[in-house]
Amino acid sequence: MGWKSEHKQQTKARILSAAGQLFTRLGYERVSIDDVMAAAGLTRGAFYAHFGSKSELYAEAIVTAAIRARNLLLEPLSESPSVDAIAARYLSPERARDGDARCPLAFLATDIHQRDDQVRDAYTRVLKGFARTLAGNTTAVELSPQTLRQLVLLVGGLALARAVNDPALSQCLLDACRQGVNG
Amino acid sequence: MGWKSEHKQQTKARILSAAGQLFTRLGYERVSIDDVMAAAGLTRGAFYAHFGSKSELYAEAIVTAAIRARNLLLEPLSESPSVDAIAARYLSPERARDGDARCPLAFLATDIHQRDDQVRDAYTRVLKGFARTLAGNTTAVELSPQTLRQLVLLVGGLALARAVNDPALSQCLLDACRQGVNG
DNA sequence: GTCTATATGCCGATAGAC
DNA sequence: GTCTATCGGCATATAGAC
Repeated sequence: MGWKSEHKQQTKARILSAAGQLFTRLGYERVSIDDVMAAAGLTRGAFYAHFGSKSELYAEAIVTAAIRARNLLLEPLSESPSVDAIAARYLSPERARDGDARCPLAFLATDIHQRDDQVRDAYTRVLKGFARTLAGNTTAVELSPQTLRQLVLLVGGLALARAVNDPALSQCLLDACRQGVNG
Repeated sequence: MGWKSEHKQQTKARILSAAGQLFTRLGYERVSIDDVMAAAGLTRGAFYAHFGSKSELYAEAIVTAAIRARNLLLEPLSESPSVDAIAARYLSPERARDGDARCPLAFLATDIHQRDDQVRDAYTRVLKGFARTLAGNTTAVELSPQTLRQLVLLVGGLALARAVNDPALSQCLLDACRQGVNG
């Protein structure tokens, strides 16, 4: 079973990529399995050959979207980027509007509590990973209060800047949070 | 039209109260008009005598829930409470779990971007009101960066603490944000 | 204004042909 | 593995009796 299973993995990856972007942009309920499969160039019937349920897809898609967002975020930065450098990119105005590199941590934050443990576990793991990136990938097990505050200023700040219907306030929120991470 | 219209207003208030609590706890999509009307002791058919659509109900319910949460939050505090005092109550562990006084600003933050302008306007207005409370109800028109950071630490911190599936991390987030507001 | 009944549409999941 | 077709359920919104 050489190519066959490899081709299946590629198909699954295509579904996950489409799902990651759709879910991050629109949330769980506004995206149907039809939407995801159509975006992946397939039809609904093929879905259950790869995933057991929509919720299972969601959990995996969050991880996929987070990896993608993380790569796009850190790509132009140094190998051990400062929190300032991360914040400057993470809190840029394009991200609050519907930029290309949407962060599922910020855009799905309040959606997670409504889902099952599988989804919540995935989100929690990804959030911890981002916190460790902010902490400079130290080997320390504990996350410092300062790192957690920076995490909240980034993720929470981006989420609120996106929610708000007032561009000026949105910009002020991003600026204030960026400044707070630096200080 | 003395009592009649007054009785209608009371009925509408009962619907809004039920909707505010249900929406804040479960989000827009997981609450049906049936659920709201049943919680208000009515049936579905009566709904459209009071509201034009589910979205219109949502916008008004956010304001209702915010007023209720605000009253419960500030009730035992002094007339001009410090941000520290507000934060200590706002970021208490019961709120991150499903306490009684749920804050729609935190619990619905990422839900808002998917709705129409009516809803987003309501959310934005309520968020600005909370920011002004943090600023001590000054007459200043502008919100300072520090106030906005405190706002993000409170609302964003509570949202993330609720999302996460790890009680220890949840507690650390609340503590770190409370400490950050004070400092 | 409130009720019951219904029109209409969408979604998740399954069955069976190829 | 992927397709088409369909089951069963639930949602918003409307119509008409009282």
